[in-house]
Amino acid sequence: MTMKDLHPILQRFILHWGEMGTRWGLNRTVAQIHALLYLSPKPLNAEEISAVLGVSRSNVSTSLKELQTWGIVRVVHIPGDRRDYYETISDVWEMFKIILSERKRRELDPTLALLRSSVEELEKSSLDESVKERVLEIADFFESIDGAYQKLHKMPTGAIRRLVKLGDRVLRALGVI
Amino acid sequence: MTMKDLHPILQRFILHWGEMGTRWGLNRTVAQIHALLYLSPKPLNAEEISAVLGVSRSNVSTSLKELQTWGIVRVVHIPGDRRDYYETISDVWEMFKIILSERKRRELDPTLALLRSSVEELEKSSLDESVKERVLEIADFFESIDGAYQKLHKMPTGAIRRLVKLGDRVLRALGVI
DNA sequence: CTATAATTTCAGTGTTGACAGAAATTACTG
DNA sequence: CAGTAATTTCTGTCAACACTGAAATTATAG
Repeated sequence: MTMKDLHPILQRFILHWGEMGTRWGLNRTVAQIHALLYLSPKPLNAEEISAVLGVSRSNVSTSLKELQTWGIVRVVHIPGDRRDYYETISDVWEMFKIILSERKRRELDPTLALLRSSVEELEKSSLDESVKERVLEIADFFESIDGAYQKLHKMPTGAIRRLVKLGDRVLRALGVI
Repeated sequence: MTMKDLHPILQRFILHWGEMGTRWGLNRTVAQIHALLYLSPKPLNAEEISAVLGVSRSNVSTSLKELQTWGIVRVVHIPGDRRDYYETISDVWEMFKIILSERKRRELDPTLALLRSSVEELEKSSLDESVKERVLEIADFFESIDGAYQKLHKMPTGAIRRLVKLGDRVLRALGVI
C-alpha cells in the first residue's frame, strides 16, 4: 500500500496538509500522518503509515509520539495483533481546540510571562513615559487575548461552534459593531 | 548605539520578540526590528537599526521591506536628512489585525481553497461515505473559521477590543455557554 | 527463558532558510 | 552631469532542523 493507491482527493489532502503543517509550526511528516489517520476509516499501524507516506519507520515513530503527547492521536489494539494501531480523535472542533491550546502554550504564554514581569519592573524603572506606555499597551493586548482564550477554552465545543457561527445580527445587538 | 546601551527591559523585550517571531512564522530579524521600532520613541534609519541589533545592513533592508509590504512599518522623512526613517503603526490592535490577516492568508486560505475544490469533486467520486463525511466536516470547520474571520475583519478595532473583552455574563446571555 | 517481532533511540547526513559581505542600483547634491 | 550617499539585490556560507538507517530496547509468544 502506497500513496499512489489512494484516491487522488486523499493524496492531495495529505500532501497539502503536510505542506501547511510547516506553516502551522509542525513538521511535514507529523502533519501528513495526522491527515492520513484523519482520513482513514480504520486505525493504522506504524508500518502501514510508513509504507503509505514513504517515510522511514523511525520517523513515523517519533511523529506518532508527538501526536500522542498532544492527545490528538491515540493507540488502539486489534485482537490477535500485537502491533499498536493509531487513530485520531474524530471531532474536528475538539481537535482544533487541542491544536489551539498547543499553539497558545508555545506562541502566547512565553510572551505573556515576559510582559507581566516587564510591567512589574516598569514602575521602578527610569524609562520614558511614552515607552512605558507602549509596553503597557502591548501587555494589555496580550492579557485580553489570554482572557478570551481562557473563556473559549472553558466552553464545550458545542458552545464554541455556536460562538464562531454567530451572525452579524447578534454582534449588532451586542453593540460590538 | 548598540543593544547594550538600551535599558535592560527593552533589551529583553527585543530579544524575546525575535525569539517568538520564529514561532509566529516570521524570521528573527524581522521580529526584532519590529520590536525595536515599536519601542523607539522616534523613527530610526536603517543604519541605526543595523547598529543596535548587530545585524548586517542588507539584512535590515530586506526585513524592512517585508514589514512595509505588510503595512506594519512605514517610511518617514526628517527634513534635511536624505535617509529613510522607519516607524511602526502605534495602535497595537490595528497592528495585530494586520498580522492576523497575514497569517490567515498564509495559513488558512490555501487550505480553504483546497477543501472547496475537494468538496466539489467529492460528489462525483467513489469514496467511502465515512471518508466523504470527514472531508465535509473539516471543510465545514474551515468555512466557519473563515466566516468568523471575515466578520472580525470588517469590525473597527474598537469593536474587536470589546468583543475580545466580552464577559462570561454576556456569553451566558447569548446561550453559547 | 529464548527467539523474534515491534518500537524507540541515536548518530550521521541532507535540506532548508537566514545571514553577511560584495556588487549593483538608485537617488540625491553641488 | 559627475560624484557620493543610501539602499537593494545577489551569491556563497553557515546553522538549525528533519530524516534515515542502524543499533538498542522493550514486549510478546512459544
